[in-house]
Amino acid sequence: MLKHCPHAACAVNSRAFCGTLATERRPRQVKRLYTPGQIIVSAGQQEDWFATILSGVVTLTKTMADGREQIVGLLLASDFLGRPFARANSCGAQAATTVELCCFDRQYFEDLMRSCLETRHLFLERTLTELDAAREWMLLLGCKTAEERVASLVLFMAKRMRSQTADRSSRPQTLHFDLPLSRTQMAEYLGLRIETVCRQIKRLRAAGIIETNNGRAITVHDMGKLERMAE
Amino acid sequence: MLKHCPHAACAVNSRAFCGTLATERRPRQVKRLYTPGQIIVSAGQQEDWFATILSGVVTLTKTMADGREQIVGLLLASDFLGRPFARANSCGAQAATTVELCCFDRQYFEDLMRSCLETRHLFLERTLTELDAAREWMLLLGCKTAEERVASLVLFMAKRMRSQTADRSSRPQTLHFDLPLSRTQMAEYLGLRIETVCRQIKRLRAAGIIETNNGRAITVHDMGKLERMAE
DNA sequence: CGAGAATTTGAAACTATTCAACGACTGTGG
DNA sequence: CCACAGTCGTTGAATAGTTTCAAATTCTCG
Repeated sequence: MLKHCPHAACAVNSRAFCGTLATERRPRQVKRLYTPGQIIVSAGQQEDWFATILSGVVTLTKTMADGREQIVGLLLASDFLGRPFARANSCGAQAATTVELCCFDRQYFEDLMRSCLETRHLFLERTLTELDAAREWMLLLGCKTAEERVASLVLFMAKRMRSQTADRSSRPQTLHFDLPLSRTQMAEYLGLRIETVCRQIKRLRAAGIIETNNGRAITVHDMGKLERMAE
Repeated sequence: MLKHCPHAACAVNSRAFCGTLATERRPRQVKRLYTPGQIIVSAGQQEDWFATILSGVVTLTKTMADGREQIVGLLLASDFLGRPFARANSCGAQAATTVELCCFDRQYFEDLMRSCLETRHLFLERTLTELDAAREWMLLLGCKTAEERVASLVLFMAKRMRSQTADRSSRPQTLHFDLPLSRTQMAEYLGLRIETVCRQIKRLRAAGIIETNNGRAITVHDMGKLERMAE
């Protein structure tokens, strides 16, 4: 089924574009490493490459003229970074954690999109998924209270972590992991101020739903309650 | 160029999918008419058809369990309505004005997407455009003040109307048109309450930027100032 | 003209922000 | 090893902006 399109399978998992592609069909493919906080691409620029996230978390950010910032998307392992068929990126990308990228040539990928049905369909599916995610977040930003927003974000991350890490040793209701975002970044994602995020985390802790240690480590004790708080 | 894909040109304009398609290649294509407020599709359902908007404005809405609503997108003439390759719609669609739809068979369109490069590419481009729009709105919902939000929406609509109507007789700085959304819908789109929208419109009127008559008619006197207020 | 809906306005209440300060953790240099 | 600076996270108090509640006004349409 995939014989015409080796991109469709990948070293990260079956959802990614790069990976198993034979080297002779993958000109200028390179791995890149970014440290937390490092800018990967700036808004308004056009890069000559796209990438698959191999590991780490990337934030997509929009910035207003006076400096206000909004994180409009999170890219995790196996996600696609870049904007094919456009003059410029509509938002900037920054490494939230240590990030490992598998980069490939823009022209090559755009040609592949034209010639390979699977690649094209995979990319379309993903774009539709991202659109759904963006709209879901619009609901959060437009309707939810601070408490619901923070609960939603913690829940979102808990679910992502549960599906990625192998930490299923303990009870399924209890989950321990490191938040990939700083308080500032959480605030920028949730449309809140950092102090508000802190206070709501404190409330979740007081309610016995989570446990934190003034840092990024977090333990979720009651996914059910968390889900209810997130609405 | 388009000989394999008559969908790529359209009666509405060159951006739409339906229209010039010969009838024998367009099984079960029908026009449908909706009145303001009418539900077109409900969230969670799957329809057996897609459509192109021929005229009018459609709102895409997400609803929370307790009834809070957020408009997550606006569909205008020549826009595409539907979600190919998915089990269910992720949001509901409702007619904001009188809406005229050109509906075509789901299976047929999905097959066309597989077989016709132009259709597929057109659809991908549009999905990417919608994603950009959704993220732009996330910036509004997450960062902007009530004043900036209302200014942004009026500006957005003024630009859309300018490109669609033939009202270029008067000075380019002055623009008169009907808002396609009620105050309630504007509030749902902006993540505000209806009273807040009213008060901000009042302020725009007091600042001499717009003129309104307690209804949907609006005159924009100073696009420049409006743009500055929207940031 | 009159009924009902949509819009506008006012005042009080509340949520989240702002401003300010403190505590915890990290890495550097003495 | 400890003192120090710097960053990040937490907490408190006052403030501002938006919401909520209530009511008046305007518009629409039969």
